[in-house]
Amino acid sequence: MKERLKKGGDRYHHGNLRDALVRAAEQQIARSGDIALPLRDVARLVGVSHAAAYRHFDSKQALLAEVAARGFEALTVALTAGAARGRGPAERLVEAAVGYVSFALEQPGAYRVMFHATLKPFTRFPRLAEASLAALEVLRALVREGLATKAFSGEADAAVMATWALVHGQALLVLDGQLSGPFGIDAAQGALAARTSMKRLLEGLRR
Amino acid sequence: MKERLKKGGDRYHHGNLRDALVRAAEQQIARSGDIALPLRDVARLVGVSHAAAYRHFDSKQALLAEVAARGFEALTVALTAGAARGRGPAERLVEAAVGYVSFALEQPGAYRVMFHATLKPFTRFPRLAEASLAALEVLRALVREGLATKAFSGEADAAVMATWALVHGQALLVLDGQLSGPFGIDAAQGALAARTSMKRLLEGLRR
DNA sequence: TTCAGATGTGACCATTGGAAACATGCCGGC
DNA sequence: GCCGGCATGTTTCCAATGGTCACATCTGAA
Repeated sequence: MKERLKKGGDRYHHGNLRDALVRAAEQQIARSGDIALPLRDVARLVGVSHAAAYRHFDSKQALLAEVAARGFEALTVALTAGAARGRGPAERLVEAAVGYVSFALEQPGAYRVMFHATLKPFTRFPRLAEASLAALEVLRALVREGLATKAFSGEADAAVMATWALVHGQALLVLDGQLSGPFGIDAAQGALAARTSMKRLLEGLRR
Repeated sequence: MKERLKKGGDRYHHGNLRDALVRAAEQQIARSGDIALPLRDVARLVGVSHAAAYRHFDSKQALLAEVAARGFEALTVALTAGAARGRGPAERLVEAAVGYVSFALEQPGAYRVMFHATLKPFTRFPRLAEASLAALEVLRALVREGLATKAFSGEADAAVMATWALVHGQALLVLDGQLSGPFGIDAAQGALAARTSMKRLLEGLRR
């Protein structure tokens, strides 16, 4: 007998606290633009005492690791969906790049946590490590596809790195507002700018 | 009568506390890889009570802003020095990119602070804003030079953004150890990888 | 020499992450 | 049906942190 939350409203047991905490944390970070969120605020948002969180996570870091892991899983989906929009290896890579940056701008809280240094070494969070590699693998596959069909040339690893660096950098510069002053690029135009940049890089990868 | 620190060793007045705090903070962040350094630790490193820091900085953020501002100034120097190593506009831009990533890897503490979201809006730290724009201006000038001499083509802003995104992303991925597992790239090879990536992007910018 | 301003100290405060002891409610075995 | 164990949540507590304040110490200029 689950799912009878409608009635009481204030129940002693939340029912789905782990999930609720992860989502609240993500939203808080998206708002503040900073990892340093008080765990107590997250708990309060969910309507629970801060100590309750420790029934579901060993530490605040573990909660953040969960946010990050889900983020990488969503990123994998976004990359795949993006690639599916493109026709031909080159266009598929470009659209995946656009999907990447769009994801970062749509879920900034998750994206910041995903690449936050304090969550390394990944070894402490196996699910996070796995999710991270899975996302990277999508990019790798797209590059391999391009190389196999002679759409690009050169070394695979180098192409993957260049692509990843470009989209990662573009996403973070937009997220941090670094491009809003000098270039007038905010979150709305970020993905568009990424397409332009990625097309240029792709020209270089072709030969 | 300054500069007589040799004698007493433990003096009530430090003599150059502001500067010492900035440098200690940078080193601590470089070690931990995280902005969240206890101000007390920094003060202890310098041999001073934590409250003393507030004689020189309004807040911990203001101290970090100073670290960041100095970082951007050093980055400007690194970019200029890098560009000077290149012959011709294209090579100059590549070498500036290498200089950029090298700087980030050599001064990781400063680099992390420089792009940390909590220091925005820049408006609160005018010196930081100015230093940041000065560094960007070096990149802009290099791109303009390339366009003027027909070494590259296309729109200037787009080329600057793509370049900046590439080096920023490459620097952060290496710093965060994201490339060490999948690609075996650590700080030592980071700049080399940046050269490879930048050359590829440049091929795309040429046409 | 003196004293006013600059610089450093120790005591204090509210907030934070985390641990511990206690409270509550859900579920399966009788 | 009921009852006891286990998961989940609360209250209370602690040490560390950023920050403030009153007080101590030093420095240099009048």
